[in-house]
Amino acid sequence: MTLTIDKAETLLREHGYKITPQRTLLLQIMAGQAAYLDAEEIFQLAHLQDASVSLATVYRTLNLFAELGIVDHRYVSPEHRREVFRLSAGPEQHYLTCVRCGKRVLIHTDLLNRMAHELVRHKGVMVTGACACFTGYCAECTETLRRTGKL
Amino acid sequence: MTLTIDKAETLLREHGYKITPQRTLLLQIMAGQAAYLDAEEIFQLAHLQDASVSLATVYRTLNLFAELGIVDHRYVSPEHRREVFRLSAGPEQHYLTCVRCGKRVLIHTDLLNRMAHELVRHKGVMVTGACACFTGYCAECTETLRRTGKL
DNA sequence: CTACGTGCAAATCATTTGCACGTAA
DNA sequence: TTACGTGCAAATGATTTGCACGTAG
Repeated sequence: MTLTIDKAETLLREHGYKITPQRTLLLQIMAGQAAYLDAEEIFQLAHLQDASVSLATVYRTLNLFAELGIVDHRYVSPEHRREVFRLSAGPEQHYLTCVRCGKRVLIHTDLLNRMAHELVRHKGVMVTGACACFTGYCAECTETLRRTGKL
Repeated sequence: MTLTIDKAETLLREHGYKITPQRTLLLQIMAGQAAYLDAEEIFQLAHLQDASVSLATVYRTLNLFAELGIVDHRYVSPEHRREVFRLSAGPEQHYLTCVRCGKRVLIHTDLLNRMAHELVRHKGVMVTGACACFTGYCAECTETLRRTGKL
């Protein structure tokens, strides 16, 4: 289950950070969103509530949250242009970007967790975070290609 | 097995691209390297052979090679700062970056392939490329933490 | 009160691009 | 010959940072 706002604010206090309106606002925004959002998207949402919030603060706050484990941060698209964030410990999400239609397909699976476990067993390492991005064809495009004999 | 220089040059010709000294040089450099290298590293190696090669050409050439399938390109570190390249179809390689000592551990495994196959079966999609980066503790740091009771 | 947080604008860093010149075919 | 490739320097785009002001505790 996902982190609560209270839990997150406690974490901030425990580490000697202040609770500011900006930090609370970002927590509220993240709590209302299951999906990964990039800094710009989060900035836009924040801007709706409080036009004075700056993009720099959004970046600083997200980085702080990531350090404290309040948010997960990853790259989900193959271009790896923008980093994305969400409250920690939601269900695993990966994306496949379709090279034919450009669609981004959400993939729910615990495959990456299983992969991490295998690494632990075989290599003696400890995996604390992982990120995977897939490129390929979405189900519809795969079907179309198959039907038209292009596959 | 890895692409040969001849095969790569044939691909270039087939697509109407010219064989230039710069393109040949980059192919030679990539052929002598099993590991993923970033554009800057490739540029440095190229510079040793021919001081006139520019970084812009390295980028343009690597992007062209990627388009033609001559090279694989991915991000291997969790910071996703720089893209890395190698000749296509070498054995799968992933990296785990140790958050304690900073070491980058090479991981040989076909787990990502298996993951891709499961996705194909369960979702009807087609996976043509994948990228995974792991964060965690390397074997030594895991051992140390375990010994000192910090884990 | 004062150390920490913020907004703003400028800096950074990987990568891309416009342009005039060079060269493979 | 001539369209394509290159080097150079400037542009881009995401993210970070220096600084002076503002505010949580």
